[in-house]
Amino acid sequence: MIDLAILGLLTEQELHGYELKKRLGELLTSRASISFGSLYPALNRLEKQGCVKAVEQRTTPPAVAPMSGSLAGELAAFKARVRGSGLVKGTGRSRKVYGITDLGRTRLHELLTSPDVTDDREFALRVAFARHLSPAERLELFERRRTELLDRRDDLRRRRERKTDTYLGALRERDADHLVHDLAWLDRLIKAERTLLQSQEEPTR
Amino acid sequence: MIDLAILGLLTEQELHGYELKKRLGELLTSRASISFGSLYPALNRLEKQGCVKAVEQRTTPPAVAPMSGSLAGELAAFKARVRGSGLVKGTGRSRKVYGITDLGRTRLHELLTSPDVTDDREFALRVAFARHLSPAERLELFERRRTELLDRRDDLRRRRERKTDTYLGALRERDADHLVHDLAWLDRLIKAERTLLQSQEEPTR
DNA sequence: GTCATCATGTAAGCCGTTACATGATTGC
DNA sequence: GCAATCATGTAACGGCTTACATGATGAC
Repeated sequence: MIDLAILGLLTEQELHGYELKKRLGELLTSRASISFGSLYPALNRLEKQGCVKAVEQRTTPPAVAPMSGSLAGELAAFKARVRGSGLVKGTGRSRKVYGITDLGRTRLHELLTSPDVTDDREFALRVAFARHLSPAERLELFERRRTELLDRRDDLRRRRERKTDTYLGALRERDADHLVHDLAWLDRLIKAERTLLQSQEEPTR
Repeated sequence: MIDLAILGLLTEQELHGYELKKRLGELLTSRASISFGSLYPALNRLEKQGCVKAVEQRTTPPAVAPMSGSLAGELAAFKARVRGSGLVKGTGRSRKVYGITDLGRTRLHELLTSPDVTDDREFALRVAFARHLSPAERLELFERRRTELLDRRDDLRRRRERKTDTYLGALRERDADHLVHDLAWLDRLIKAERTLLQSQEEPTR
């Protein structure tokens, strides 16, 4: 979970832990950000594994720098850049900027394509980083999810056949509704991916 | 979480651990049942707290006994009943049937009405056991949830204003859709509860 | 000079899981 | 007699949280 999120974000841009946490908060739904207490150990672990590495802080702005929201943040980042590498290598205590390695990219790809049954949150993360997959891989991801949702729908139907309490019934109704909409949403994604695949194949004829 | 589920189920009927686990599996969405490794310790803890107590196994069938699904299960239960209390108090190792206590009922009520922010799964459990609440308490539960969902919707809108990647965008679209439907569902529940409250008040005029 | 924010980390604990151990009963 | 199911538990571990500790920098 956390590895997927970290590697996904670092693929796009080098970041230090604190900033990473902010991005994580934006990425995940509604202030469900992860805590420092799990982020920093995870970063150290990933560094030991060789999936990420601490990079030199450049004096040049970090590539794209898409003016990421808060002005204050941008300003702080600029100033940090100015004081820059001297401090980092000097007194030691400052920000530690991480970048992804080739091994990390391989690992990310594994995490995105692993056929293991995943929970809803992990599926959401996979979709969030789906641009790092090929159309065919995305299609597989979506279709596996589709199968899973169909199973759940059948399961739910079986439950609803047995009579239940009013409120439990209302809950099941809501679940069924979510499932229907999720399936429709998935079907749209699948369709889009199929046309994308075809348009890729056609030019080679 | 687990306490809420256990106490909720035991309010309706005395059960032993193994059966409790099966019921839990039926209650929660799609085979997300909890494991024995957390169920049994939880039962022991609740017993120590005085929220549940091991009851004598009666030779009479346990009240309603709604022919709970599997024939095999029903048969086994019958036979267990026949050999009955002798074994339970004798060699010790057999089934341990738990019932809820007054303290347990109080605790359940606390768990159902506590104003602490709860996650989606706990909200679902609260709804599942909502029949143990008064109409006014249910209304409060639903309206607190409604506020929470409105917050999430605003949050989501703010996120969607900033341009995002296609797949992240699709994800947000899905989230927004779920929120809209959840809110409509909640509004139906709230409306139903309001009319129920009124119909309760009117006869006293 | 002190407060807020940025920044990194450790320690303790919670809540759950899987894997393991044990044993009774029943169907074949 | 042996496998399957019913039934209860313990031990180890996983992943995440909160609380705590530390320290730099910038704003006022």
